Amino acid sequence: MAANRGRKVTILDIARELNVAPSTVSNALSGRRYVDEDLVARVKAAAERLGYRANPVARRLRSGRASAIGLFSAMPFAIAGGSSRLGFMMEIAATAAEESMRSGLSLMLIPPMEASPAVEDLLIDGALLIEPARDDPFARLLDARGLPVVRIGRQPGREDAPCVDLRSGETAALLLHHLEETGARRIALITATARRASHEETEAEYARFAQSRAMPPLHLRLDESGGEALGHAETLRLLEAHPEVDAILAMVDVFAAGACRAARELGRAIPGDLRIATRYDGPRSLAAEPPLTAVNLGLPEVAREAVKMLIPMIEGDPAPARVLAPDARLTVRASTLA
Amino acid sequence: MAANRGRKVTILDIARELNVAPSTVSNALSGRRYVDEDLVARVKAAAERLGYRANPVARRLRSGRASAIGLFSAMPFAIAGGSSRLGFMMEIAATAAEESMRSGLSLMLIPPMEASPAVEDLLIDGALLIEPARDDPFARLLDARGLPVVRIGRQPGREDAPCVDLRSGETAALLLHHLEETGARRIALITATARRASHEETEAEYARFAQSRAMPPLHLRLDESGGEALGHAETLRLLEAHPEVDAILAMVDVFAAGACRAARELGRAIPGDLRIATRYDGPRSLAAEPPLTAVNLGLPEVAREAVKMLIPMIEGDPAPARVLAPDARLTVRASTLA
DNA sequence: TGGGGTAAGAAAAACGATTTTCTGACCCGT
DNA sequence: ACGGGTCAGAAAATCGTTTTTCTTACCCCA
Repeated sequence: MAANRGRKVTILDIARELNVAPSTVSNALSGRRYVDEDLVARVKAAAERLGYRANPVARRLRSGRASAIGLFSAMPFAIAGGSSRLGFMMEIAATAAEESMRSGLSLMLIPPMEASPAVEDLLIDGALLIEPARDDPFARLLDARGLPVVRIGRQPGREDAPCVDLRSGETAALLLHHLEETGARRIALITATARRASHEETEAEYARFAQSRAMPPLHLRLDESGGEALGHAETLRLLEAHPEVDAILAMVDVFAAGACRAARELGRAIPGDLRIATRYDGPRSLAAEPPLTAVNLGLPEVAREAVKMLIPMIEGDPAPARVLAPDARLTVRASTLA
Repeated sequence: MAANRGRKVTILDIARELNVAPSTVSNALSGRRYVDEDLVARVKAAAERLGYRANPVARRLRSGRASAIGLFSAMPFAIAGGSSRLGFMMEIAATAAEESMRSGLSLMLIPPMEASPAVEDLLIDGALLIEPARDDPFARLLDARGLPVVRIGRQPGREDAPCVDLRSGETAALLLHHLEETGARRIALITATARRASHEETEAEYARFAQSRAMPPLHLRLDESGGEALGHAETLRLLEAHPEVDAILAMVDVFAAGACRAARELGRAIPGDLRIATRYDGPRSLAAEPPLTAVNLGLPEVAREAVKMLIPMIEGDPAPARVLAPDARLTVRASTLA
């Protein structure tokens, strides 16, 4: 009904229509204060008749709350976007959206883009930040805005900040031991140049592992945005320079996929001559040829914990804490399985 | 700086501090009107000093724009959630988020939940609705609110509404012909009880196909929320009652996965005795045993088109239209590949 | 009968910006 | 020197609710 010509119908229109005060209309509709039930009925009828729709922006003006949180991926575009789209961020997004909605918050997806959005103007009360690097720009912007942030994965240099610790050192140990158990003696490591906790911790764990076995370390750091092509090219060089390498642990799934391709081209049998494993067990590791041994990081649970941690922070409770991700579980696939 | 005790710093605080009008502060900060550059500098300095952060809610009050759109999945919880999390919705979400951000809009993820959120109070200017069923509740709520909506996949009964047509009839034809070419003579169809265009169109196409080949149709409709378990159970019954079936087209990936399991248990060789194919080529079809032949629906492109269609509608241009999804491409895998 | 209490609604004050309108100063040309 | 035009800033209106603070009427009991 109500061909409200142009202008939107507001609470004032209803008030005028019924000759009552706007506040009464508000109370009648929200039920926050007692209003004569007869009047309530008339207000509701008028609202219906005029086609009234509450303006959610105006409604939030007083509380100052956006009732939304942002999910930021700190990864460079080529990783989080492109073919790894369905990965990390989206797995977290699905659960985080669900969990936050349970508390009446919506989840905004802030994908990593060349031109990042105006963080200043985002309608959010808090943020989840995925695997921030030491100098992460989103982290800086969010902190500058004074927004509560829960990091998914520690941020190097911000050990104080609330986060869900992904325990990447332990994940790395899990993978290294598995490779060793399947017969690997010379394991090469590929991490990324970006200084994320997962890479730093893995590198440290690898160094420890190599030292204790007197295994000469062989470590490559690649730019994440290079994607599979870079992983492929660098693995070719690596295997030519070091034919003795019999296993590769590539922390980024696209690097691992590239490594597989390189190995095949060089005629190295997987897993016979060369074992390959990666960290995140996403679509990418499943689709690789052969499918990759990887780690189930329990991301849904991680996402849920992160949201649970963020909510009190939004309410104002200064609850800076740290939660540990659940135990990572290995998913063994053809890339290491004899 | 500025241990602003309690209260938030507003534009008024800056105005008082400098003895200027609030409007001048606003103009100085936004640059919308010329302000003496010396004064601009002083305003900015004061803003910095006091720790001023513009309130994004207040800012949007005048325009009435939330600058966000919602992505709604109409599927029941057990499908879109659970193990198919990384599926359809998330693949669309990734691209839609990117594309909308390009136009200054954020994307809100509205996951399908038992208790759907208060659509009324969502801070969005428009919505993308994934595969709505004939009587979809989200569709009704969104329409009631008068929000512009672009459907991803036609909505039965709402042929007039703007949408990206997923052309499920053609997808079905693609799959049926493929099954036939690989030797299938008795193809059974499993769709869902929910009345989505994809199911209705597939059923129609299947009927046509069966008729033209004089193949007795064998068609099951299962409740989507039954998940893999239901697909498994019903396939067991189907194969026992109709041992002559040599191919199954299951429209929902979890049903297909369940069908695979059932076939294996009955000792039917895939694809030797029984071919199985599904529609959406997501993680689920890749992870099935054996990996499933499926269709690449070009979802990123679909998502991009949907957002492009929604934006003018939000601006007020009444541009109800229909766009066709790109040609679907078959991805043949072990489940049908001899 | 008068005073305290309650109840339902009106009125006004937020909420924090943006946008429109107003004002006084200054400049210019005739 | 006077009318008209800029200009930069002040003042006020606006966005649409919610919340707080009045009113006024009425009830009840001492």
